[in-house]
Amino acid sequence: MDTTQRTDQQRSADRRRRELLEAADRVVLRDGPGASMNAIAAEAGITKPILYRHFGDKGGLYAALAKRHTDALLEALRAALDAPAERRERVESTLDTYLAAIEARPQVYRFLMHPAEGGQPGDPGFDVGKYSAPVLRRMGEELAEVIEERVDLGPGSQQLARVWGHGIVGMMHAAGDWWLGERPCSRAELVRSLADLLWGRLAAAGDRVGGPGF
Amino acid sequence: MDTTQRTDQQRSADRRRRELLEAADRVVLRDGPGASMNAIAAEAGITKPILYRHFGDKGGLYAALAKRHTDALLEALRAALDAPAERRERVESTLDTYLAAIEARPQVYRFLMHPAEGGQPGDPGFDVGKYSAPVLRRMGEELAEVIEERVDLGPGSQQLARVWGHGIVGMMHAAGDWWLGERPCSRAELVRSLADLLWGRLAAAGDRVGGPGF
DNA sequence: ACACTCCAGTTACCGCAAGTAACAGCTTAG
DNA sequence: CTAAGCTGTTACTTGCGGTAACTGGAGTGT
Repeated sequence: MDTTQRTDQQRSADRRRRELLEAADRVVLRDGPGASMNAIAAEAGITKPILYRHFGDKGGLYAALAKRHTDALLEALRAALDAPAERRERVESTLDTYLAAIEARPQVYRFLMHPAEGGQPGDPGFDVGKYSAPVLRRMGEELAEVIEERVDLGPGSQQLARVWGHGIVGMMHAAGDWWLGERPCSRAELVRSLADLLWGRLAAAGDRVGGPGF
Repeated sequence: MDTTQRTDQQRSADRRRRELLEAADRVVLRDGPGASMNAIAAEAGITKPILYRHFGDKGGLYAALAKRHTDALLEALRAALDAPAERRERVESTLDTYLAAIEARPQVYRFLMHPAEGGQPGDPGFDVGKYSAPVLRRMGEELAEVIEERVDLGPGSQQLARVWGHGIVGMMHAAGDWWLGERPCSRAELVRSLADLLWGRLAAAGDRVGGPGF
């Protein structure tokens, strides 16, 4: 008896929560990450305290929002990562998936990674520093697991895989961030360049001779 | 006439500026990056408006502070990068320099990269998103220059070097960040692992057979 | 039918930090 | 002696995050 009631209530609460998140999403994507709680509440057609009842504080709202997008991204990445293909191909397709995602929805990306970018001066925006790191961490751990699971690294493989997981994710992230800002080349070229880096082309390349200053 | 006067004034203004930056540094390192302008002013023995006269706004103060540390770090990295040694050795020593720096002064590091970490909830902290990216960008560009200058990459070398510069910096940064948080291994091991990654060990490793689920 | 309890929702407020205006003293030039 | 031009102050505004306390309506027990 109470259970069904509670379920009903919880259902409606969950629906509400989803609506609120979607409203927040819209506002954040429109106004940039500096969107105020008031603005988000207004977009949802309600007022601040309700947001606080649902999400505790601004961090909670942000975390929920970030989780949505992060989960979606991670799912896409997992698909590319787990494909039954040669390793280089998997690596390239994972890189490409990530870059395609940030290319397709740069607003979302900037919100997740560089939250305080669109606001007016003095606009603190979300305390995203606390949440953007977890996004990258999750990706790094995930990648580490896949590496450890599928690549034979000999002794100490677990630690090595984790280092590599986080390192590769960071490489992808930083290169993608730079690329998104400057667009110096096509996505495919970027993917190839990064894969080449991971494939040891740096080690294989020769020293340059007769450079300037020598 | 006016010039000498101006020079004098500018000199004293510069000294003042440096004092203020040092005070800000102390406060930020003590109270975390959520330090308020009031607190910084108090530490410097003055009041807010003076800070604003010198730095315009909080972002200006932060930028100046970040520049100090970034310049110092970049100088150290340049030394390692320009050393007359084998490439692998240079890479390892650069990685180690960076990691040693963030290990020695994690507060500074966290301030530069994850500013909103130490504050109370609701404490907006510096809008560091706007400044931490430039730090990494500068490192990436710098590294790209060195790569382009010293490594023979064939056609398209300039773009490739830039991709790699930003990618490697991102790898270093993300791995360092994770490592600083969890300390899963010694610095030397981390350096070795990352260098191994850059040296193509990922490509060279064999597929793992008989993993779980297969 | 009536009181009682929930609960979404509201208004009105607090605290606090960024940033600014207006004023006060000191030093120096004319 | 006065007029700039400093550095420094106090006291304020604005705007955000967050909360307390009230309001109105939907279901429920008697």
